Amino acid sequence: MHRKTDLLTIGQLAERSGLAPSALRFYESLDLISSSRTAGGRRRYQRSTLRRIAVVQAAQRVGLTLAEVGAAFADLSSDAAPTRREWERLSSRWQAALDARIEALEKVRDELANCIGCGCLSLRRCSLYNSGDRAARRGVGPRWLLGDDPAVPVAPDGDRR
Amino acid sequence: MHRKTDLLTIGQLAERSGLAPSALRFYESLDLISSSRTAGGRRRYQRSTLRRIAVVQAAQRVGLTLAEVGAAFADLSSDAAPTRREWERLSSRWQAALDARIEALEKVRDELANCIGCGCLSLRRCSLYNSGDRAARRGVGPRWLLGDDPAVPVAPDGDRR
DNA sequence: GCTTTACTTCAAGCGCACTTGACATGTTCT
DNA sequence: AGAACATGTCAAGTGCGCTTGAAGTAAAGC
Repeated sequence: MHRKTDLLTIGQLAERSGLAPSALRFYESLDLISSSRTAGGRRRYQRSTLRRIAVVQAAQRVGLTLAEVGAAFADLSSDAAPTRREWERLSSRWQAALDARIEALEKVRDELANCIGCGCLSLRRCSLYNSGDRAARRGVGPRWLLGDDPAVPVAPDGDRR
Repeated sequence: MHRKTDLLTIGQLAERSGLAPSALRFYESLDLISSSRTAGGRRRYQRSTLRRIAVVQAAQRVGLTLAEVGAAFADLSSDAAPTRREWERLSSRWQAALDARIEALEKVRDELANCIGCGCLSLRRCSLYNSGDRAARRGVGPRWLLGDDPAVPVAPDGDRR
């Protein structure tokens, strides 16, 4: 056997994580993961990086951007995988976000359900319609400020520039 | 009184829909909405366009892309707002999508809950880790973001904006 | 030694949903 | 009539999460 070390090449990490090598390099450029290098400059990853990637993917499923994940990771002591305590902290925070998101979607679902039989064409009565009509958005700003959240009127001011 | 017609200018439609004029032009370029023009070339919208926009927004909250909304609209008879029957068809279809999405999120939530106390660091055992089931990964991106309103602090306070 | 194969960097591109800017023209108010 | 403002078009830019391509280098296999 030639298992020189426990370190993984980028190809191996790619295969085992399901991500493309380019994605892993990208993550590394965002400091979401880290690597050592061989004498020749090739990346070598610790096995714990797999776990780290799993955490990133969990966060993405929760709906976080990679930047947000990076911010969360910045608090972490280790540069590999979070300790149990850290992971508890992260995951419970993320769970709250997830709950909020689910709740928001459920609200949309209910509005939609309501709407199906509601004679929606009489505008005034329809909750979906009304929440849309008032959906004042922040005039400018990056996409990530745009919420899913239909019902919480964000800023009741019209458009401005 | 100067209510010449029932038609809305783009500014009025923008204000009432909460979308920027540029977004309305963009939607029009995608054939999601339509307008007539004045002699001088300015857009005039029917009031039903508001309803149409509400439908678009509902679809977006469900998680559809504008292209998908456009495809759904292509089946519609009217170019203004859908008839009741059409709306029933659309919305019930969308509701199924929404249900699926909620279910997926609930699964993540449960995994996360499971994970919080699970000694997650022993990889093999962790459902989150193992469900690297990256199946539903169609170029998703940040479309399914959190709400605007960070009632739930997702990222540690280094909040930018 | 020599050929593959896997990797390196850097820059640019993509898809989505828009926004921004430049510049021209219509519409309204006085 | 003239100022003020709303709107028109078109091209390019933005943010996110990557991918793709070009050009070069390292490591593995024979």
